[in-house]
Amino acid sequence: VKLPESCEWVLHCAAALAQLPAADTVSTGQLAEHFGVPAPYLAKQLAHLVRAGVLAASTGPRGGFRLARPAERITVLDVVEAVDGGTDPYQCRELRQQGRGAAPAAECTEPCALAATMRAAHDAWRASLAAVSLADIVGTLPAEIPERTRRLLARPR
Amino acid sequence: VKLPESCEWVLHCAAALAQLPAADTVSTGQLAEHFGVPAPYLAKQLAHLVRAGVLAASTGPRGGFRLARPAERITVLDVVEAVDGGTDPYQCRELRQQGRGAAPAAECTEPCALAATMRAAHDAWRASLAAVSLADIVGTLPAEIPERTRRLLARPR
DNA sequence: GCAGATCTACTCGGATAGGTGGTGTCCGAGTGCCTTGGG
DNA sequence: CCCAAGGCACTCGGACACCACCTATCCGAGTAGATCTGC
Repeated sequence: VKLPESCEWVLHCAAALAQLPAADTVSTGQLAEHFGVPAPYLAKQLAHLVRAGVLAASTGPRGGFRLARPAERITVLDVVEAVDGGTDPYQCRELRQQGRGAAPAAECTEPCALAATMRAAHDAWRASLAAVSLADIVGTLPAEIPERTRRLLARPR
Repeated sequence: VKLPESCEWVLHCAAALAQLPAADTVSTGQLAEHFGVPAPYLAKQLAHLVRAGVLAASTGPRGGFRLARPAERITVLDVVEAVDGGTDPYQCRELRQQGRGAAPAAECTEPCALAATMRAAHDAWRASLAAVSLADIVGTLPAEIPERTRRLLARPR
């Protein structure tokens, strides 16, 4: 079980966008400097979020990224699965039906008990993340943080 | 989020050992043939389980692996974390304190809200896996399965 | 027949190469803003 | 002074190398059991 490091980047980017007025757009370069991460790769990950429908992108001057929905309707799970792919980390390859000890198909009508257990755990993980929205995250921050974020990410001109 | 494929191997191996009399030992070669997986690499993973205290290994003829504790006291989480390392998949690198938008340390006395959310989800995942023991897994299998397992993994001689 | 030492064969454990996916970087296509010229 | 067309600078999106981790494999150290010999 291991999440890409870029997952943290996009989570913080999404949280930062949630602290701004909904219509504001921020470019990749601004976000990259704000967090001290390489800009081109960050752009790649943000593109994944756009494809997943979490962010919206605008081109041209004063273009950039903004949230595709109100922050209340974007969960942490949406962001994480957008960058990670959302596939179950445990892939059951029906090991019980392979090798010398292969069980006949007649005894495998029910899903593998191990796979079911792993699946249930993954569902619990997803439910835990789906219960927290970006608005909830912003709500827990002390008031100074969003204020500075708004000031630093305000577009020059 | 992605688990190694070998995780499934060791889970099935541990489940198979749980179906045998507690004192029986099974060698790597037998388990590898039983499941149709490469033997040397499987040995490496089983060694991880030994280091984690889940399995016990015996050398010499009629040596091999057996459960280190009764199956009721070994949870699926024990096996998964033994092979995976048990580190939190989300590593908070305090991104909020880096880059141009770095927050002063005085405002970072509380843990990052994102990290706390991810941590809570990971805890939910762990709790879900810790609630299922190997004995529970064996209990859900139809009676024919453990019977065949015992017959096929019985040691020649 | 029995005990002891030896010998063998089987076991695990760590050190060693190769492939796949995340990490980091670059350049091109597209678009909205600003400028500038004319009416 | 107002409007429209052109240029331009800035933006995202996809294609290209690099590195770490998982996968796969080998050989060596150690030990329990079986054997063989002597009493």
